[in-house]
Amino acid sequence: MNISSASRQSGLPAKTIRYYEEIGLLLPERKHNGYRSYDSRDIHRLRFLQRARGLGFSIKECRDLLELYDDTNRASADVRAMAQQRIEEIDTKIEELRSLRASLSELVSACHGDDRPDCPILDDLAGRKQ
Amino acid sequence: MNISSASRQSGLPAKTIRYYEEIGLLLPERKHNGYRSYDSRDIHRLRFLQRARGLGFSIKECRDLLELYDDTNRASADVRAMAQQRIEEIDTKIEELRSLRASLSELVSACHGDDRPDCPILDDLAGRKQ
DNA sequence: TTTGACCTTCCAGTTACAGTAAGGTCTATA
DNA sequence: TATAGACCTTACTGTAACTGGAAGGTCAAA
Repeated sequence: MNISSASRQSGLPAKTIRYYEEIGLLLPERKHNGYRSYDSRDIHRLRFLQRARGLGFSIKECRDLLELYDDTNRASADVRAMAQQRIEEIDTKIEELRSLRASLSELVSACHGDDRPDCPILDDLAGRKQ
Repeated sequence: MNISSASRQSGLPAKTIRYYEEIGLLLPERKHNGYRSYDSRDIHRLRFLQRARGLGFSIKECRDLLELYDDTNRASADVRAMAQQRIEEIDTKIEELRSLRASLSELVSACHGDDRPDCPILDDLAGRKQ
């Protein structure tokens, strides 16, 4: 299977697939003409990567997950711990965004938003007292 | 004022301050010895940048905001619109993270998390049916 | 005078790709 | 058989917003 088929089947752009190969996440065979050739195992790995990346795991984490995936003796606790950690990172990020949103929202409601030149948002950004 | 004082007063690393200069966000004077010299106007701009970046505005947006800040004839509606847009982006991002979290949370609760090798999280990532 | 804290510029590295160029290969049709 | 067009290859550059490090100049105090 050529790279464009692999792309369709995995949902990853061909560019991304080549990149994943370059950084050693998979090693597809080559045909006589130099074209990459993907088998069903490769497609599985690519789908795996597509999903894991979609869930926000970094490339490094994906590498670790693939290693666990390849290791038939792994403990499921290891994987669970990584997922749990991701959840905590997400919670932190959500909290940061909420707080950010609150600040911006406050600024927006203080702003009359017309064509007068005075602007409480810029004033606040400049650190002036109100 | 030297760059290290400017750093302390603005809360930005010296490296970042030099970078902001390189991309044209401010142009401090130079002393006879080549050292950068920051006046209170520079410090204002740096604080402005520190806050705006902290609120998640991109460098490009910061550049626009600074332009509006410098323009005494601007309409406050312009600034308000930018802040409003930022809020919408934040809302979208929060929603994405929530959905992500839900998926991960589901996976974690399906996982027994002991030292057995079978792992529903990896199974799901690999796209197997349950 | 020398030490150590500053300062300078320049270059490379980071993350996870995307864009583009130059050129080889395959397949179907005229 | 020629050729058009779709597909493939590598290699290089660019992205955002910095961060780290090397090599070397400057300054103030002991």
